[in-house]
Amino acid sequence: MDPAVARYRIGEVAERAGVTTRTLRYYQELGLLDPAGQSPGGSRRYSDADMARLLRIIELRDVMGLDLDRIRVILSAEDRLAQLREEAQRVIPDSRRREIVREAFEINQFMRAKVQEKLAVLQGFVAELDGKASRIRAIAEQLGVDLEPEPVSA
Amino acid sequence: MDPAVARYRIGEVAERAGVTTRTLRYYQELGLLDPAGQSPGGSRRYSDADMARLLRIIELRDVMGLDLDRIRVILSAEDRLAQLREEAQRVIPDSRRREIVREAFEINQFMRAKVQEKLAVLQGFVAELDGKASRIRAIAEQLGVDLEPEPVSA
DNA sequence: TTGCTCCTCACGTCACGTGAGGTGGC
DNA sequence: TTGCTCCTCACGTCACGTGAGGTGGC
Repeated sequence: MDPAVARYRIGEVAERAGVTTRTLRYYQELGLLDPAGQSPGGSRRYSDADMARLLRIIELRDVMGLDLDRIRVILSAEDRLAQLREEAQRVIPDSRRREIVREAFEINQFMRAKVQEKLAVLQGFVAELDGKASRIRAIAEQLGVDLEPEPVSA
Repeated sequence: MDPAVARYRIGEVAERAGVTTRTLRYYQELGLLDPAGQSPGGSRRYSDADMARLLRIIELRDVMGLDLDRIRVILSAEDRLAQLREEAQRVIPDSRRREIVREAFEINQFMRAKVQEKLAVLQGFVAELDGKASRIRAIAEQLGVDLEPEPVSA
């Protein structure tokens, strides 16, 4: 239940995330994702927090199309913000806190703009595909071809 | 005005599409995009049809996240369908025509499903980002930080 | 003890990036 | 003739893929 307990083996984590073990070892090599622990024999053990971080990396990679270096920057900004929330460290000077918050906000706005852009492109894409589909159906009818039952309304 | 006239130089095409000339030469090497002509001196000349094809390749690459081999398959299916529309070649037997139409429809449905998936993920992403943004704003207010004017409602 | 999973090299691949060194066209 | 753009190698890079050969854990 503790998200910091290192309980998962690399193969299990890889399968759940839809990547290979090679990818996990590569992310560790880059310092993007260090497994929380290891077995006595030296094999990697991942925690729930590691799993969540991996899914975040994959999301940023696949959905946002970012390279691993940019992902590293975003993750470390998020890490710093998360630390701010765990109020414990009042040691941080206010000027630094303000900087962290501003950075987090900037990244957030940047990402939102990019996602909106992608959404617009994809919506255009759907419309284009639907137009094509109906043209294909017209040709199919002429040829007497029976296509799939009906268009699935999503 | 003829879309088949080879009038653009590689640098012009690259800039308009937002890629490098290296990318264009690479696509030619793969047989994905052959320039319609060349200058007497041997430099590449691209037509409007080439330009459209390039934009299509980039769209499939960036928006759909497909590799160049899958893109080749999709483009050749689209090429075959376009040929069907130029009714000229009645030489093609009806069985072949039916096959082409079915293939085009299958690709269309596959792509539509993938795009819908991506749309759903991106919409979730926007919601997530907005949630984060409001949490960041709360912290900013506590710290007396002045962030950007206001959230842009899209 | 037998599988299955894990480990570390290390070379291969895809989609280009990035010069080096040289030629073409308004 | 002078820039600017184009050309062809060819090696480099990023994000892994894919064995080779060996060790660990229920």
